[in-house]
Amino acid sequence: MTLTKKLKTTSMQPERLAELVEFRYRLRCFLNFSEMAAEAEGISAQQYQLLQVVAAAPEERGCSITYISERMLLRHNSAVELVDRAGRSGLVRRVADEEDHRRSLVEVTDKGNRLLITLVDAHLREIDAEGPELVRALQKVIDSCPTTKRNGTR
Amino acid sequence: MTLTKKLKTTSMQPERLAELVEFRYRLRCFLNFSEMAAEAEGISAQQYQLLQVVAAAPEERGCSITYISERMLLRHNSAVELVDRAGRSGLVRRVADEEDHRRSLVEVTDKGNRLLITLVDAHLREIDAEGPELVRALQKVIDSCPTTKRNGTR
DNA sequence: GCCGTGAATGTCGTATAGCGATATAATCGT
DNA sequence: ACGATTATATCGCTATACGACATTCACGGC
Repeated sequence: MTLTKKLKTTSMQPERLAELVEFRYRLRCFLNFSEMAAEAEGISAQQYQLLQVVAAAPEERGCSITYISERMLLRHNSAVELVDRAGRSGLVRRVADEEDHRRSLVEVTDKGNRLLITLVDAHLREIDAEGPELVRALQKVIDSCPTTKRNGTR
Repeated sequence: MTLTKKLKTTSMQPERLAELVEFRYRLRCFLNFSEMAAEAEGISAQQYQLLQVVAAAPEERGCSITYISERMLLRHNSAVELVDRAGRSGLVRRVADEEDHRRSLVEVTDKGNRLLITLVDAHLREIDAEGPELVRALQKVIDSCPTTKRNGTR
């Protein structure tokens, strides 16, 4: 047995690792599906996410670049560029915010809305099919975590 | 009410969308944590995934490039490049497969193993903390999918 | 009402990672 | 022995995120 394997078996619980790997694999499969589904409609996965975020943004405040960057965990300039690209593809459009001239609000176009509907539908079907396995894999990881908290709440 | 909004409310169920968005946001947070945790140890998220996959590979067959590309859903050449970079960072090493001279097997180095242990631990703690919310968000999407299958299994 | 501070967006150059196309080497079946 | 297939590697390209910087605007103290 090599030194590496000895370290592996002594310092790390192989089952925890296996559970994590399984979870990440399922996650990857889902993200891969999302990527493929989006590209089948001619857009990137990020653009699909953008459509989701903009369409689901709170009605009253409107959807600003900053809001997008927060919800997508991007730097604001990356959000700007994402909106630029999505705008060039006709998925969204910028409109000036009348109340705050620093902000530019983002709206989903009809084309973007059509694509969004199609993709949301495809994702719902995928999650319906593969979601339970993903839940199971994640739950397995959670269950084997010996938290002090869980003793009290159960 | 604009045409866009009318389309939105008629063709798409806003609640489904909100559930999907919530799920993706939680997912994003987890992936972001993973990214940050890995980079705090000086490696990329993909390199951490690589360490996981290699360490969890079946003992007998060894860990080939093809195996890595399958488990990480990458093209084989991307796997080659990932292993190259990880090798340059001293996380893994290539060893020749004695039985099949086309294959080159990948092993985790001691350094890689140490980082892996640290990161697995960090991820377990994160999943322990945030996992339940992720499960809840995903379950919500699943539950609102009207599958024919679910009627029978419940 | 003016001005300084900070917020919101935009621009530009850079770095990275994945991919397609292509190349090379080794195995396998017949 | 050799054609087909498998496994890995190389190269050029592209897309996208980021840091650093720039610009425009809002707001509060005076």
